Amino acid sequence: MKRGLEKIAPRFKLWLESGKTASVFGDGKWRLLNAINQTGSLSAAAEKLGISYRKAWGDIRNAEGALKVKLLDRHRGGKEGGRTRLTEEGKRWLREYGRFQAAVDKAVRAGYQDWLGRMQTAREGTAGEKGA
Amino acid sequence: MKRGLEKIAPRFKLWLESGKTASVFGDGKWRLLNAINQTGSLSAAAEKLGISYRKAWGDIRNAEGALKVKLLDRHRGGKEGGRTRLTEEGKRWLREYGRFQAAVDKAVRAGYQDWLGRMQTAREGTAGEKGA
DNA sequence: CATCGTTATGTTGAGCAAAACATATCGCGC
DNA sequence: GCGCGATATGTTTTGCTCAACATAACGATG
Repeated sequence: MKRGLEKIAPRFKLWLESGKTASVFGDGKWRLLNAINQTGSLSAAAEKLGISYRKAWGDIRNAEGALKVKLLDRHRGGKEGGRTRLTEEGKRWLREYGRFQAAVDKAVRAGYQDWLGRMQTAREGTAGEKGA
Repeated sequence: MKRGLEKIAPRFKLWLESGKTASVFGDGKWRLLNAINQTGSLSAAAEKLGISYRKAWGDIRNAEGALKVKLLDRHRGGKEGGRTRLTEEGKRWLREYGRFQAAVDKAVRAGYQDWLGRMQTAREGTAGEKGA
C-alpha cells in the first residue's frame, strides 16, 4: 500500500449562489437554522454555535434578503425578551438542504474510496511492495 | 413553480487534508498541474491561470512537502531559461484527482436536481400556482 | 412605568491569505 | 563571460471576513 495516503482525508464545502451574492445558503446557515429550531432563540442559537449574535443575525438577514424567503418568525420584547422560530419555509430549507448536503457527503466519501483504490492499485507490480 | 429558485446554482469546493495542513491538494493545485502539463513551464502555467508565479511556486512547494511526493521535474538555466514537467506521480495525481473531482461534481448536480424537485413539489396543491 | 432579556444594527479592530514587489540563482549559447 | 529567460525565495502591502464592541428598540409583566 502506498504510504502517506492513509493520513489524508477529503473535505468539501457546499453552498448555493445567486448572481452577485457569493453564498446565499450553505452549511453555516443550515447549522444556524438547526440551532434556532432547537433553541427557539437567535441569541441562544448563536451561543450554541460559538458565533456572535451579530454574525448570526447578519447571516439570516443576508439569506432572507437574497432568497427573498422568510425563514424566521421573530419577536422582540415580552417576558422572555423575545423569541424566534422557523417558518414553514424555514423548516423546509432546514430539512431539504440537509438531505442535499448528506447526499453530497456520501458521494464524496464514495468517490474518495474509489480514488484511493485507483491510486494504490496503479502501482501493482512495481516491486518493493512488501505487504504487512 | 416556486419563483426565485431558478436563479440559484450549487457550488462546491473539494480538497484533501492531512493533519495540521489545511489543504494539501485541491482544485487550485489540480489546475496548476494541468497548466504545467500543457505549457511545460511553471511561469507560463501561472500566467495562464492568472495567478502570480510566486503563488504557483509556493503551492507546489506546499503540496510536494505535505504529500511527500515529487510532482514536478524542474530545471533552471539553459537557452530557454528553464522548464518544468510533471513526473509520473504528478501525472497520476492530475488524472486521478480529476476523476475524483468530476465524480463529486456529477453528484452535486444530481443532488441539486433532486433538491430542486423536492423544494418545488412540496408545495403542490397550495393554490395560487398559476402556470406560465 | 421600570425592568429584563432578546432582537436589531452601526462601527471598529484583528487575523490571515493572496497580491505585489524585490532580488538572487542557474546554465546553455553566442 | 555575458545575456536571456525561467526557477527560487524573502519581504511588504492589501483586501476581505469575522470578532469585538457599543447602543438602541421593543414589549409583556409585575
